[in-house]
Amino acid sequence: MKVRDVAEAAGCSIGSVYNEFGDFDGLILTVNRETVQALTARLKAVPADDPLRQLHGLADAYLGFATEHANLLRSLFEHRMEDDRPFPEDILAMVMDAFALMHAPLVRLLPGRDPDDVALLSRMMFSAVHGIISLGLEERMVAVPPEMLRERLVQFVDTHLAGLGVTRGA
Amino acid sequence: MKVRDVAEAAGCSIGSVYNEFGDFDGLILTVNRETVQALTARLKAVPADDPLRQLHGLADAYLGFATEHANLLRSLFEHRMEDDRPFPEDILAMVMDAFALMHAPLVRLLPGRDPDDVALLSRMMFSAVHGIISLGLEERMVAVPPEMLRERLVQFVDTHLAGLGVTRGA
DNA sequence: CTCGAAAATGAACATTGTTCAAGAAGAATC
DNA sequence: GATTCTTCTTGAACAATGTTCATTTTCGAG
Repeated sequence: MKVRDVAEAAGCSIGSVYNEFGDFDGLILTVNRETVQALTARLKAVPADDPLRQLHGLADAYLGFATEHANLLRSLFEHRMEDDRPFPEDILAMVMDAFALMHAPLVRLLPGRDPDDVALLSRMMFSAVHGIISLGLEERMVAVPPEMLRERLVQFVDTHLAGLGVTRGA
Repeated sequence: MKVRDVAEAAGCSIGSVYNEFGDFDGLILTVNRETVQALTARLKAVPADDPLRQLHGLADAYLGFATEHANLLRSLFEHRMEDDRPFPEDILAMVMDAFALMHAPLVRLLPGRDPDDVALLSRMMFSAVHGIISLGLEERMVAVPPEMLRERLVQFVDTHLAGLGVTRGA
């Protein structure tokens, strides 16, 4: 993305882009905000009736979004702020909202466990799924091939839940 | 990294940097090659006696390397080639060599399984561990806090192996 | 010492984020 | 409607950085 391209696409001058977004970071962050909102909307559309099916659905929805908007997700996760400025709080809050959707079903599946432990577990599972998907879609390095990602994500979630003592269909 | 900084650090002219590395991509890729080699050396130092302990050791070694050289690993995994040129084969081969170190113990732990299945499983576990570590060290988004990464990685490997039917100590 | 090939040089160029003085547009007052 | 003040918009100019290439330097062969 280039400032000049944005200006031309918007039919205004370069300076107006700066008036609107402040600087390049502001431009990127605006895009990232929309990305989080679009992702959240997609995750919210996953049925929440059965926690296990919900987890599968969330992983699949995340995969779908990552497949269709690979560059947007990369921008969201890989962009570093200029001059070591802190990452905007409001985006962090939005991401946490989206993440709550993935946390909830795990809480239901692990009722006996310490809540702090479940919180860390869900963070870990999200990071793991994110890693599997993002590396897989890169199609380089040691990744799961994209055409197998979908079925393998189901397997991953099932295997990990089994390791946590959740028996299928329970 | 800037071409001018490299030239100054090497005590030569800008043009000489181009004579040596071709272009900016060539410069980055040279660094990435050294990164893979350093990582491989570190992973090879992990004892291979017990497969379970080896897996834990490999995850821990990866975490250590990622902690000490976060920027190098990011360059290796996030750098995109200019003009959609293909990723260099020799780096891919070096990464595969490093990956073989992680694949081997999984094969020993899952002797009955289909080799293709184990190959995909190990790719998935690597991608998962990579995701947990890279997001965790970013310290933003939904990540496992860095100070907990070490113990949580042990838990992750154990949990996933348990889900695969590997009983501890067997 | 001379010549030619090879290597090194850095000025100049292209791209891109950024600034800001000048101008245009609009709002407020008379 | 005219004047003045405020706000917004503009794009030329600047800074940083990757890239090129004619020129210069180096250096070995004859």
